[in-house]
Parts: sequence; structure tokens; C-alpha cells
Amino acid sequence: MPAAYDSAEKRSELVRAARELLHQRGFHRTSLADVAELARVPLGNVHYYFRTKERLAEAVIRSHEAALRERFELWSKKHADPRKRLRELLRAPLDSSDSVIQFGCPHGSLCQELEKLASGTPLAKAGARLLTVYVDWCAEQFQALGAKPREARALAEQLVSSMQGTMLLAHTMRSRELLASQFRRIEVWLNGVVPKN
Amino acid sequence: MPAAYDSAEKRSELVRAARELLHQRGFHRTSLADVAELARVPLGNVHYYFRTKERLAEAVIRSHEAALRERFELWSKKHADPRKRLRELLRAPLDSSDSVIQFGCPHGSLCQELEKLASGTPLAKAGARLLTVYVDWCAEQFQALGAKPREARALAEQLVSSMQGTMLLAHTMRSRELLASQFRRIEVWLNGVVPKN
DNA sequence: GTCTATAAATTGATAGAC
DNA sequence: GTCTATCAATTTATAGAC
Repeated sequence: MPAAYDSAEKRSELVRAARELLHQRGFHRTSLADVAELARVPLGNVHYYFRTKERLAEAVIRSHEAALRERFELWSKKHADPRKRLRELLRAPLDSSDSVIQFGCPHGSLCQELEKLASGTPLAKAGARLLTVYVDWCAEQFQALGAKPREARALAEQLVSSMQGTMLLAHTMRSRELLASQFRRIEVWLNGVVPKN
Repeated sequence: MPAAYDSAEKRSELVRAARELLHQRGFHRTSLADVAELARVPLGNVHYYFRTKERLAEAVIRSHEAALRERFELWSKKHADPRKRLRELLRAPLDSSDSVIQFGCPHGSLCQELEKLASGTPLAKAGARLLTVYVDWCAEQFQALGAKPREARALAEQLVSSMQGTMLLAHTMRSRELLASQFRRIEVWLNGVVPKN
């Protein structure tokens, strides 16, 4: 079915373009015309695939969510040691540090913008789920390391908070050094937490 | 000079209204009409006091900055022990936890929005200065506790990152518990860091 | 299914009377 | 200095031709 194939192709191309622009310029500063242009789709056609700008943003969030779960699954398969899995999580922002410094965390900054721009709506709730996915997965890893459920949850919240706060600060101050040194510190903390007996 | 007094009065009333709305709805979702209404000033009059919406936002940031410096000065006078000063900083978000849960940190969320909405402009740079004020003051306190300049800087970045990340997470997840438990943990960390010999 | 043209709404900014 | 009325621009969303 070539028609359906082309359709799905254009749809995912729109999502890809929107994901990039939402990260770089944010939701408000990204117009549908921008997305259409980057995806090489005529403006009026966007509404055939997505009824509203909000729906397009929701699709972007779902794509982020799928990508996150995919990475988590990959790391779980790659390492038997949960600590090594968490170390991969810590290294990811450093591997794309240019982008983090210039535009912030693609998940955290989107969450924050949607909380202001669309607080209470399904869109903001979808955004919030992104951070939940992080915390839930981290909590699983800490539990696998031997922490009790409540403790694992607290450690997960601490890890995600530290990462998000550091990315916000490093982005705002445009400091790659801050990002690197703080993430190194978090890794040291990670190596010593929930010690094996 | 009663005319000038009324003028200054209206001006500062506009800033007060804008500060409240910027925190609750963010920059983009706050229209000049909203600000004018809350400040009880006719819409067309806003432009007499502030040439553009950006200038109004800059005035809001300056007012945040002044309030921050005032608080820091107060705490410095109140406590000879820098650790006690930093503890006050940690308690402040808990004292206004309802507002933090519902709208996030008034400084951090503004920074993040301006980085997306007005990246590179004087307005975004003014916003970034807010976080710098935090870090600089914290670094001074850690140095007064006996830390070397570089170490004090790193500790300040860690403290501010943890606070900002926690507020982002607690706001996004609407969890007062998360806010309280993580801030308690940060306070425990603070009590043990840079130990007196 | 695809696209052009345009409607509709919001809102920042200004002109000009008083 | 103060305010009303309005302009101008942006952008989401839709109507309708092909």
C-alpha cells in the first residue's frame, strides 16, 4: 500500500521536524509554518495529519517517550549491573553536551514550557509523563541494587532532580564546564550509593 | 511632588502585577491587557511607562533581583554562621510550597521560558542573571565556611542545581511530598558539607 | 489525498483627542 | 500625563479547488 506508506512517512516526518524545533525554539516560538517547511510539507496539509498544534506536540511527546523507553530497554539488555545502566543515563547528556548547553534538556525544558503555556491540559500532562518515565525507571534500577521501594524512589528523585537542575543551570549560564563537573560529581555519588554488603 | 509620586506608584504597581502574572502564567500567556487590568491601569497607558512588553519584563526581573539581594543581606545580618544563612535559603521554597507546587520557582521557570522565547536577547540575559545571583551568594557562604574558591563554586552550583531540579520535578508532578523530602535531604547534606576541623 | 488562499482571533503597539 | 480607539502583524485553523 504505497499511499498509506507515503502518508505515514509524511506524518512521521512532521513529528521529526516538530521535535527538533520544539527543542530548539520551544512550543510557542515554533509556528506550524516552520514545521511544515522543515518537513517539506505544505502548510495547509499539516492539519490533515494533526488537527491542532497541540495534537502535533502530543505526538512529539509520544515519540520522546518511545525513544526513552527504547534506550532504557537497550541499557537493561546491555548491562546486568543496574549501576552501569544508570551510568549510561548520566553519560547521555554529556554525549550531546553542545545541544544541552545551547537548548537545554529536550524533555525538561518542554515540560516546563508546557506547564506555563498549557497548564492543566492533556498536553501538559503528557509532558509531565516524560519526567515520570525517568523517575520510574531509575527507581527500578535502585531497587535492583538492593534499595527498599521507598528509598529507591527517593534516590531516583534525587538523581533526576540533580540532572535536570544541572542542565538548567548549565544551559542558562552556557557553561559546558558546569555540566561536566557536576555530572562527574553525580557519577561519584552514584558509585557509592546503596553499597553492596 | 504629587504627580511624580502617582507616576512612580503606578509604575511599581504595573511591575507588581506583571511579576505575579509572569510567575503564574508565564511571559507569553500574560498579555499587557491582563497586567493593565490587575494593576488597574488603562491598557493604552502601559506603554507610557514601558515602551515594550520586554521592558516591562526586564523591570520585573530587576525587582526579583532586588528582592533577592535584600533577602541575602537580611540573612547575612541575622546569622553569623554561613551554614545558617544557607539553611534559610533552603527553607524559603518550603514556606511558599503551595505556590512552588502550582507554578514552579518564580526565578527558575522564568529563566527557562526566556531562554526559549527570547534566547540571546538582553531580556534572556537579564533572566539568566537571576540564577547567577543565587550561585554567587551561595559560593560566598561556602567560602566563608572554609571552602577554597573553586570548591565553594562547585558546592554552590550543586546546591542551586539540586534546588532548581527539585522544584521542577515537584511542580511538574504536583507533589508537595517530593519537595519536602528532597529539601530535607539537601539540608542534611548541607549540615555535613565542609566540616569544621 | 493534496494544496492554495483566506478567514478568524489574538495581541503588541501607536495615533491622537482631551 | 491620561486614555480610547485602532492599526498591524502574527499565526492557528478552515474552506474549497484540484
